Amino acid sequence: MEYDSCILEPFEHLARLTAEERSLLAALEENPRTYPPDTLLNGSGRHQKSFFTLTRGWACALRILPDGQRQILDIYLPGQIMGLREMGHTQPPGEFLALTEVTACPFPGDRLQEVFQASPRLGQLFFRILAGEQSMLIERIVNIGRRPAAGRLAHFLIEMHVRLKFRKPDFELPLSQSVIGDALGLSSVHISRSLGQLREEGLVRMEGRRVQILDLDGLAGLAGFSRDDLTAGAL
Amino acid sequence: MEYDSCILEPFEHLARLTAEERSLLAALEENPRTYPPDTLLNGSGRHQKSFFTLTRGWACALRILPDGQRQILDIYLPGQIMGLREMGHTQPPGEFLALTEVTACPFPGDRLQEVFQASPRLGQLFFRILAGEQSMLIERIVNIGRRPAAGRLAHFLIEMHVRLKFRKPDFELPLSQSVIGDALGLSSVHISRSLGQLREEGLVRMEGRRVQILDLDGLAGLAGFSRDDLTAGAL
DNA sequence: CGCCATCTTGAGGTCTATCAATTTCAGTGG
DNA sequence: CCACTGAAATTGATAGACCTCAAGATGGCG
Repeated sequence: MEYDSCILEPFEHLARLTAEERSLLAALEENPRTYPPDTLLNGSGRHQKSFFTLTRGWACALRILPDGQRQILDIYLPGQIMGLREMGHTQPPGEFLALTEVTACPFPGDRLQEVFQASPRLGQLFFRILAGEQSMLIERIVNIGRRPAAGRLAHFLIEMHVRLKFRKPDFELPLSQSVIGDALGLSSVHISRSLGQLREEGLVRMEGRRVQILDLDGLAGLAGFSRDDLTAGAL
Repeated sequence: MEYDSCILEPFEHLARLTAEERSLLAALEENPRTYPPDTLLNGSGRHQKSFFTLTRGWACALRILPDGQRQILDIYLPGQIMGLREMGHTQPPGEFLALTEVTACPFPGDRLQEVFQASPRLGQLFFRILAGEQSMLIERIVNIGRRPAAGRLAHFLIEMHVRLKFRKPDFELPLSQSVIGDALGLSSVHISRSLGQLREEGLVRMEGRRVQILDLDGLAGLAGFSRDDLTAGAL
């Protein structure tokens, strides 16, 4: 269980950091806590708005509608900061749910302000990271708004594949079909059917929670973009 | 036709600006151009990535899928900056479409970098503005993912009403039903039917492109949030 | 007055949700 | 080692939401 500074990774990916910048960022993950799967993360009890850096496991932001439906807004992987978009907003804090066992480090919003003060350049990097997240949200809107179920799934699988850095054609996807459905605006039953369809067409293979991509181009075609778009759009 | 510094407004709304900060921002809208309705805005011909400040009229960001479908990603009102999320990204620039006749000021991405350098505090404000936009995108994902057509429309009308600052219960909405459909992931035909439904239920009245909200609470109920959520979530 | 885009309305078909029954599978205790 | 359990996944049947196609109605504008 290494709690190595995951948070640095996305920043290092954008620019070379000074020692001071690193320690500023590292300070954000000095309070690791472990949460079991299916837990709502709220900042150490008090109702004050709280942010989290995620250092291990999968989590998501979600919204629950009055009629009980869920919409998952965002899926977080280690290294991401949860709550960035609430900076300087008085709105009710978003809800975060641990999808697996998770290690996350809560910190108060003021801390971010301090970082911004101390290092304007880090502020710029935060801006770019937020902009990157926004691009992902845009993709998700296109996906949910204009693609049929199979296409949505194809797009979702590819997005996950890309976000996991193309490691290998197969990867662990610790998400129930119900969670995937709530992320894509579909019912869990229909996820099952659509996955079956992708399997029949020989595009993916799934055993348990492992996904194996057999035909990336086929998936991309279903999702409605070319292989070029893939390499361009990293996290 | 006053091209008054619309861009300052959202910033002034967040913090008191110094004279220097104002002139930095104002420099972003020193190159006004007029575009007729239905024009694609691309930065003065060259393929270089370009941003725009919008000073008059309505515009949107959109994506066109390989099969010809459109998804409108964002609707811009005067004072907004178009393209913020592309900062520091190498992706293909987004497409912007003038929905009415429009006055917009293109400027190169480097200019933003300069602003960030010159005033870290402005950088923070940009960050908060981007965070606010992200909140709107989140709402849109919930809307498209989990609400039936009538609810989506209700939500959309309320969002517009709020963004137009609650001026009056009626306002100008210079959008064709086809545009609304492409923003909500619905067909234009279904927009027509759903609007008819809202009318029959006495929630709104529409003549031409004027919208009159007759029952805000009723609309909010359909959209699935309470009146409280309304006052909280401003632009 | 006539033209064109936009909106409306109808009919039929497709996609997805819902409900419910069954199967799978990992975890648990006998 | 095997039966028991509960969550998750699969499968079938039906209903509902939305789309598409196509034919009128409406309304601004030349």
